[in-house]
Amino acid sequence: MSAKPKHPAAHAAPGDVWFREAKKRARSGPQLTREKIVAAAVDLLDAQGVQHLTMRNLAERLQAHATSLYWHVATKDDVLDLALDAVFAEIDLPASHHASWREDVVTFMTELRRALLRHPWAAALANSRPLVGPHALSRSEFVYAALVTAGFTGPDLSAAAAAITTYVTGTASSEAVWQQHDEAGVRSVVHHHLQAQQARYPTLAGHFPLSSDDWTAHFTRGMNFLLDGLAANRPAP
Amino acid sequence: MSAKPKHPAAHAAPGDVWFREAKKRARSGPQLTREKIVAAAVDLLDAQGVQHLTMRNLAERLQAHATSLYWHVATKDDVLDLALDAVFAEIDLPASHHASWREDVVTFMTELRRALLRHPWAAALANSRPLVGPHALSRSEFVYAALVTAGFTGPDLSAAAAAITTYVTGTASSEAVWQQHDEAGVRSVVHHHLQAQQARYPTLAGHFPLSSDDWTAHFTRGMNFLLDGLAANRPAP
DNA sequence: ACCTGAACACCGTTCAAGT
DNA sequence: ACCTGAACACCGTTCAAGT
Repeated sequence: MSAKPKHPAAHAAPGDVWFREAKKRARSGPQLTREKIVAAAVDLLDAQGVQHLTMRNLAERLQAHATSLYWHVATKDDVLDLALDAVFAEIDLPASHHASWREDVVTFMTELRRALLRHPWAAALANSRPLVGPHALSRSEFVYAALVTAGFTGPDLSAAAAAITTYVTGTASSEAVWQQHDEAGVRSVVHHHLQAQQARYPTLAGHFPLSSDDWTAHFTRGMNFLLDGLAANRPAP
Repeated sequence: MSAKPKHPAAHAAPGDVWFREAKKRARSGPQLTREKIVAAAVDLLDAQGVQHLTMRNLAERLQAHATSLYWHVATKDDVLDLALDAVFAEIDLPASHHASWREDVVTFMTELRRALLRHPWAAALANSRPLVGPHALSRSEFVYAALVTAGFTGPDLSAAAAAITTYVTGTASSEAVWQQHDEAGVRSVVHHHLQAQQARYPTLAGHFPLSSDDWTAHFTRGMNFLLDGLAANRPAP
């Protein structure tokens, strides 16, 4: 790929090989780092999905051997945790807060959703492990701050924060899953099944959405239901 | 294990072997069925978790060979889909509806949560695939019916149903995950991290719940936030 | 300190062969 | 119709050995 010959010192004067090698080593550092591994993992997950993230595939992308990764991470699960936190790092939040707590929460939810959908593997992962990486925590900080200024404290505060995060990760996961599984095909199969079994599904047969082409509007509706509920339960100041 | 000898017909009179064998075959049918496989999968998942569900382990539980399972299911993913729908089958809902739509929805959410927590592997699975098995659909029918009597239609109806289901699967998944990962230990590590980095996490440091020993109360709070929001958005009759 | 190579104990799935 | 056996192309991880 690069123009680097296999034996770079083949025609060098005797003696200076050592000097050059030493400088190169010192300047370039290790060729594998945790950061490079995580970046490669995110790329691989984006391109091929979670089933193709194997230590061997990941190593190949980094022109290294699978076993070398274990110097930098303890397990494959570590890689997944780090990759997920890297997605949280992409969430772009304003440095200062709005006057309106609700606007802040909307910003958080919208940005979290956007980041998760950029990486369709991420939402399902977010639902299946504690979100306690540094970037996940710093985004949590933002929501907690907004909710505290809204007046929430104690168990109400954490229930509100959990409901907000869960709503976003859950809907993003659904959306990603449907989109990865031939949404139109599955919907039409389900639709026909429901029509054929109207006795079992009297309501669903009439109301199951045959196409959900506007996932964003769907997300926003549910978000507003939740936010209206939070607003109604906001303690008086 | 059983007292059955290896050669059951060894001392039988000549001729009657055939008769007995034929009757046995006809009476007992195939020793592997989809139902048996699914039941064994649920048992295995309950006992050992999702990482130990392999086709070989599953077959062993059924005293069969891994490759035999493929006569009854196409892939391991099929097994997971079937096992998850079996969990939905456990959800016990009243045959008729309450006068109050809200009470119906609470019943649904509570029962869904209970079923998911009985099988700690189930909630994460529910978040990562379309819930279109027959039992999942019949439980959906119940919520849709309650929401339709509440007055919801069209996009609001499906957004409300999705928010309800997502809230339950998401919170159940969190709960199961925390409980599987040494909750107290992780919480205390996170707590110390937050204390040490108060500058980065000014709000979280003061409000991160150090113990969440009442998950049910936590669930109920969030549920009421959502239901209050739905009530507020219910169209006038 | 960091990387490699060989090895262990597994995987899901296919397919020809048996009954 | 249903089950077995052998086989393929993989896995995550450990650990002694190299540099």
